[in-house]
Amino acid sequence: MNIGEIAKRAGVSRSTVSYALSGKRHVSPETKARIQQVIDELDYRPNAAARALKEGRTRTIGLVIPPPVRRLTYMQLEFVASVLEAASQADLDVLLSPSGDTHAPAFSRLIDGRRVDGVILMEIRLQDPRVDQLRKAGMPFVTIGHTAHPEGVWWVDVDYQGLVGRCVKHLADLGHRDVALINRSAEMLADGYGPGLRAQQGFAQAVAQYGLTGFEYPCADDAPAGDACVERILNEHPEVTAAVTVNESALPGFQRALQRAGLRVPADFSLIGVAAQHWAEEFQPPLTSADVPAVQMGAEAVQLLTEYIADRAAAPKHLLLSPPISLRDSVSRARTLERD
Amino acid sequence: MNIGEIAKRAGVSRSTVSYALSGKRHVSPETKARIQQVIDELDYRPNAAARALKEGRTRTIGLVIPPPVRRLTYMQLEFVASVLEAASQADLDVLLSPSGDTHAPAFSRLIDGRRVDGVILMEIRLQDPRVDQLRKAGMPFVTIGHTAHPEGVWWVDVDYQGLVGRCVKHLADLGHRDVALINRSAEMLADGYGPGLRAQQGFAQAVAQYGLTGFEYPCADDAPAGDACVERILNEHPEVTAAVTVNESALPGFQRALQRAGLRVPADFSLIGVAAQHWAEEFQPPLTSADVPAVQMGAEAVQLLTEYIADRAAAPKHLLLSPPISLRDSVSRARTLERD
DNA sequence: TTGTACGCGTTATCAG
DNA sequence: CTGATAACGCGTACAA
Repeated sequence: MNIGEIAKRAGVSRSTVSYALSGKRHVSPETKARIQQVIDELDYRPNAAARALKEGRTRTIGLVIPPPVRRLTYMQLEFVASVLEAASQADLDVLLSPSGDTHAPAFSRLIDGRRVDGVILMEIRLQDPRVDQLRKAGMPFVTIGHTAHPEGVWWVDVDYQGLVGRCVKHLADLGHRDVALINRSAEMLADGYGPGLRAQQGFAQAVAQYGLTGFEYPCADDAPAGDACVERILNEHPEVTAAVTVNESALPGFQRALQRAGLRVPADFSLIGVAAQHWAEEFQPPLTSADVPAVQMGAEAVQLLTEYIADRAAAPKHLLLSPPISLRDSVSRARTLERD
Repeated sequence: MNIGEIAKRAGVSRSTVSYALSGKRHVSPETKARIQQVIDELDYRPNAAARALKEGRTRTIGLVIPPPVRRLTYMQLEFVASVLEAASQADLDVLLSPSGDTHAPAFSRLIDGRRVDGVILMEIRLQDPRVDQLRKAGMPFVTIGHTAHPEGVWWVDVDYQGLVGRCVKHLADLGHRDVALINRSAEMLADGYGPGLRAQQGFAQAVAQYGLTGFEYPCADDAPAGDACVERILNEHPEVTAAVTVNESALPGFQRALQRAGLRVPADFSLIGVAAQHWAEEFQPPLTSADVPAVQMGAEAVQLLTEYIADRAAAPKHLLLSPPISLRDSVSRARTLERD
């Protein structure tokens, strides 16, 4: 079912059909109606490939997600969902592409084959070769997270450094002196994963600023790792009375380990962090946390990318989100009595 | 960077470049090498739209996921991941499209705009309008789950009916007399969601066959619902000693509710079900369950779709998977003593 | 309102 | 047997 067929049946030329659809030139109401009727009858829709070829754009954006997908955190899943939602609203399709060494061909297809008009890149590293590849290919892109040199790049990020700092401050205000940071995995940190490294910095700075003693614990993104991590903290530093976590996927594990150790939250141990609202509310007791606005981030990323695609010469825009800390029930004053 | 540019720089014609790349005709090694050199230099890749237009296929498949995406179960997430993986291996791209009323335009674009060569449809209903739309458009598709009339349709599914039956049998063998089925949500069942309805049937049949008393409980896909559901079971039917669950997302809630009620698994209450391996192993104690082979399903779905696309006249194939029940630690003999 | 050139890769056909 | 020419797929937009 192509435009020629529609034109023939409506008794007009192909260009008239095209104009009737796009509205870029006036077409008499009668012919327009006749055309529309034929179109409805045959369920005609312009061939995406032909249109893309002519217009030079695909009306599709690429979303590059971290591998392996099945370890996507809830936050990331929410983000993917909101990108899908926002793209759909803007009549854009989304080509989902896993990143990673084994998927390099897929990434190159996306970029060099011009299958998409722009790309949203998740889980960026401080040094990221994909950024260079995208730049070189002249493909518009927005990164989630920012590289070590974010100038000239469009990005959206969460201010992990500031948020972790505020979490530490909150604990300090409540009298905690020995606190732990439960970070993302050691591998990710070694790999130059921004949020992890910035959480590290924010923690170190705040601990120093408020005169606390801080211990950092990297932790893999799953419940068993969270369990083991809390176990280690309690063993190695029993003086720790509170922890800041940026690892939402490990939360169920914390719960188990604390429970097993007979520690109640928050009476015996306070927990605060950065997490998707869902996880924070699911935790028992509900977790005091800065709720990462994943849904907003997805929408903003699509918005930024759309702007960039529309005007490639536009000045890069950034967005550093710093959601407020929602006070729930997982933090209390330190057990000062027991320490005197 | 188009093929003409490459041809010019290599001093040959466009067709020679094309033949050198596709290998559909012999090209002398020297010219081939020269062409390859220019290509490498400029990172040339054929424009996907032009190729799609000419070849009549996009080398892209559509994956239609259930909305809202953020409620994707772990099983579904695993499935998406494996589709991505399998497609990537077959040099296919994946266009992710949310289904649902608000996303109808996106679905139509996919189908009528011929943006994809074929579609994988997740979370199919017994009566599903999308299946009709795909059929009418002549678009190859594979469904995950099967409709009430699955003849002539390509599909991959898990034998929920048989699996639930086997779970019940296992409980019956261990002396349980009063058992519950924790199903998916009432809305999904009302909507004609196949797995839920087939679980229902399998449960009813098996309960009758083994002379047990069965109670069915629909339950939304999240932890709080699971918590509430167990609460209800214990209240309304304290005689129940075991439950079969097909609702993995509610598992964490079961755990909480059972714990709160002071019931230990499996000593006081047995739990068995159908779930992703990940959830089964994460449960405490590890859940005896039929592990849904989501990864295999994704690979099979892509394989089937590829076959279908390659030969549209081929006889439809189906795959009804029936994974074995993995014995873990959540089931024990019924507490017969207390009942006498 | 219509005719037509264009975007770009593929392949049938023709020339060497 | 190698290389070049040209038509084609389909929607868009300029010129007529």
